[in-house]
Amino acid sequence: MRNTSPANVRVARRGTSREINRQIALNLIRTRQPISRADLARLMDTGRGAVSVLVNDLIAEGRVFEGATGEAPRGRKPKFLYLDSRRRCVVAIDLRPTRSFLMVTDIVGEPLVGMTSFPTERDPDRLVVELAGRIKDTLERHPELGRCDGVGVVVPGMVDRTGTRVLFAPRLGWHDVAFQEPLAARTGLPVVIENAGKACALAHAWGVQGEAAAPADFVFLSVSDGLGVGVVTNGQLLRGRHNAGGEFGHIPLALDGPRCACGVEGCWEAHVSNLATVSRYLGRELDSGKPIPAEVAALTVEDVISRSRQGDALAVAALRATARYLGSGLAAVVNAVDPARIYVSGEITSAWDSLAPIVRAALDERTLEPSRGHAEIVVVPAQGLPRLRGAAALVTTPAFAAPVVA
Amino acid sequence: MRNTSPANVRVARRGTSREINRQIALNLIRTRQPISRADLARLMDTGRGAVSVLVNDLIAEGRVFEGATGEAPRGRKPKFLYLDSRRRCVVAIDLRPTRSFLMVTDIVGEPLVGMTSFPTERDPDRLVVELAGRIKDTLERHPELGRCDGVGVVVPGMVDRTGTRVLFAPRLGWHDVAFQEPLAARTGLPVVIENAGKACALAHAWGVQGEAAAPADFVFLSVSDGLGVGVVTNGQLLRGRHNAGGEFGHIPLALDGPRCACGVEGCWEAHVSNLATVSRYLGRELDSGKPIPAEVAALTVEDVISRSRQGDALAVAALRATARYLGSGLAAVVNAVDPARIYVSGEITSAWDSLAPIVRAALDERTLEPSRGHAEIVVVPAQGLPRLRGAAALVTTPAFAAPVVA
DNA sequence: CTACATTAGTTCCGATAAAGGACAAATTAT
DNA sequence: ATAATTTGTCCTTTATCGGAACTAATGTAG
Repeated sequence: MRNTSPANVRVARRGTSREINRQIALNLIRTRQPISRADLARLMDTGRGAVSVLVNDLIAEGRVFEGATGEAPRGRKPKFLYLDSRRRCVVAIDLRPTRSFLMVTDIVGEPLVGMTSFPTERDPDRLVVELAGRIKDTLERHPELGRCDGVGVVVPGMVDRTGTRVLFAPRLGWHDVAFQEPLAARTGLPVVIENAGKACALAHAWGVQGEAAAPADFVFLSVSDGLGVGVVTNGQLLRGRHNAGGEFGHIPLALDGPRCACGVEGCWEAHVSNLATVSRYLGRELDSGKPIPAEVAALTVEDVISRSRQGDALAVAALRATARYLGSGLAAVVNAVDPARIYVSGEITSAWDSLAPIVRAALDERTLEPSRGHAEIVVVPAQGLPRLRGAAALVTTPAFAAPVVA
Repeated sequence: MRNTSPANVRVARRGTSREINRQIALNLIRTRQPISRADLARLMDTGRGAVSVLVNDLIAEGRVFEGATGEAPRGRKPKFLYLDSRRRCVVAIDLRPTRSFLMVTDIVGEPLVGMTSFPTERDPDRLVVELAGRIKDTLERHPELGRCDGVGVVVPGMVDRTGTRVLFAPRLGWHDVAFQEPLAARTGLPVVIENAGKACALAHAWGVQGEAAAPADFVFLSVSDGLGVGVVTNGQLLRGRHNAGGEFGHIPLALDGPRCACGVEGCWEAHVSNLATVSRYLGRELDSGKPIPAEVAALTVEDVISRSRQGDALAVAALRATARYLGSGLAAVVNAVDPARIYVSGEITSAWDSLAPIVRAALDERTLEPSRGHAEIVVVPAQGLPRLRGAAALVTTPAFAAPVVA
């Protein structure tokens, strides 16, 4: 149930119905392609005539094209419709504390140019110059990509509601940094930046072709250098007043726990990040105040996982502890937002077969009755490149959004 | 930004634009009454002709009526429009663990028949019989109230998404109790039940005349026998998969804290409820497993507050501790949903002048940077009867909801 | 091989609603 | 009294949905 916003009303104009139905048709083509006009009409529960007009409109705009003729058991064969993603692309960038990633995708997030990676330049000004250069290089080296619709950047930190400034990214050492405008100016392209967890949640909320559609209430967890969390409720991303909503990474798990990059102690992130797991394996306490010891930096979670597979008892214990903390923190998330599903991504998911029961047990221990045991946990494998797809989704989804009315 | 729901599309029909604009007009009349057609047209940024048609429609339906002629400095005087709340009423019921409250309001939640209260019958079957009797009595004794649009009931517990069953109400000892249907059958009226915190949040999201409109992201806190929490994000109530979302009352504050009615230890609710404050004042530990000691039951928070005013050091300390816990728990809420405003209601607000700084300090201590210090705390006085108004809102708001499209 | 059934897509007309201009009604200032 | 101003209604124009009729393409029964 939605209220009409008394301050900022959006009256339905003469063309509003058309606009609504055009976006519905476009989204049905996006999610069900290939599809015929007749099938669209059935899905939309309206006449074929009305749909034809909408589709021809979309074709004229270059958003959809008519492709192969389909097969039918009887009667005239349908002409299939496809989303027109030809000669258009999107640049996706995943900024991480030590290493960053760049990929070019089509408008539904499918990779067109394979991922490249490079060490992260932590000075914002120099980073903008480097990124602009890499984007320009990649696009020039692949003229077949066509027009670039924009650049999506995910960052490990909070971004303001207008999407122009990085408010706080402790792991990058950034503090109210203007990032969107400089990069847009240097590249001449539209640039969208967003917190990594929120971007991943957004991508899942919009559904990826072939995969099962995401429910209206879910949580996305990105366990890597930090802990990115994105929350979707009522089918919409939870942003809050300053776009800092859903930041469950910094809820307290233990008041006397390890020191977090954000400054306080005992945050969930400080218990479950890759760095936390590696530190725990090495028997060192994580303290973000000091630089990361070389010994810790040299080892990755993947190393810990492979050692645990080889029977290293310390590695097994470190991973199990992380799993238990993951579940305890998730309990707070489940009580707070009551999600139907929890997506988990990150390097640690490669050991999920052995960790899942531990996470589940810790989760169920502290969840309230109605949702206990009901939140399905789904692993998002790293091969799917969820963060880069999230970055691409930042650019591509606005064109598919439902018009704002009432 | 909203997605079109690929599974359950709502195509714009011929009458959809009209429906949208009719609800906009109705809501503007609700929030700005009295108002002329010409002013409506200006607010909606459309022609007076279009508005006239909508308004005449609403008048014909009996939703709006044309009242007094207004004053204007020059030109023809406008005919004022009002929401038609004549000869219609709503029954609002606030179920609490020990005592319950009943009131009759008009369709915007204004009291028509003063509040009555009675001890709470905890057996659901007998309670339904008693409530139905009281509702019937009240409506028969006041024939001037006219038609009753329905009964809204707020409960201290979780209600399922369909609004028919109380899933879990620890303080009532209820456990998956069918409540809506029996009461509807006995009264012959539409019945809506909802968690008290959610209902209060809903009422505020819809705005009360005269008061400042609520922001799109806010939290409502009802501190009484338990701790009711309602969360609104993007202007919509956070419900989650099982309508158990926003239940921050049971996030852990300390793993070894007092025992909560929900069964686990250290919940926020167990630190800040009225019972917790009274127990703390008496130096007893709260343990929900046992019945409430007579000594505790005899004393109310109001008593503790008045004793603190008289200089009772123990009372002051007990209240200050509650305030500090309130702030600590709020920090988790603020990090999770980043609200622009926090409404606080409950008996303890009568001592807010001295407690506010303590709450604020504890809150700011653990909130993340972008939202730190930015969440405004607003007290909702008990005289405003927020829970009963919430109950009334359950019945009245659906008629004002924006049509679902896309 | 032909007629018919079936399905896809197009075209056209009627109904409905917003957009906007013309106009009458009501009122105040000059 | 006259002009100016504002409200509210009416009517025409334009855009959209809804549905029927029509054309196109294809398979199947006789």
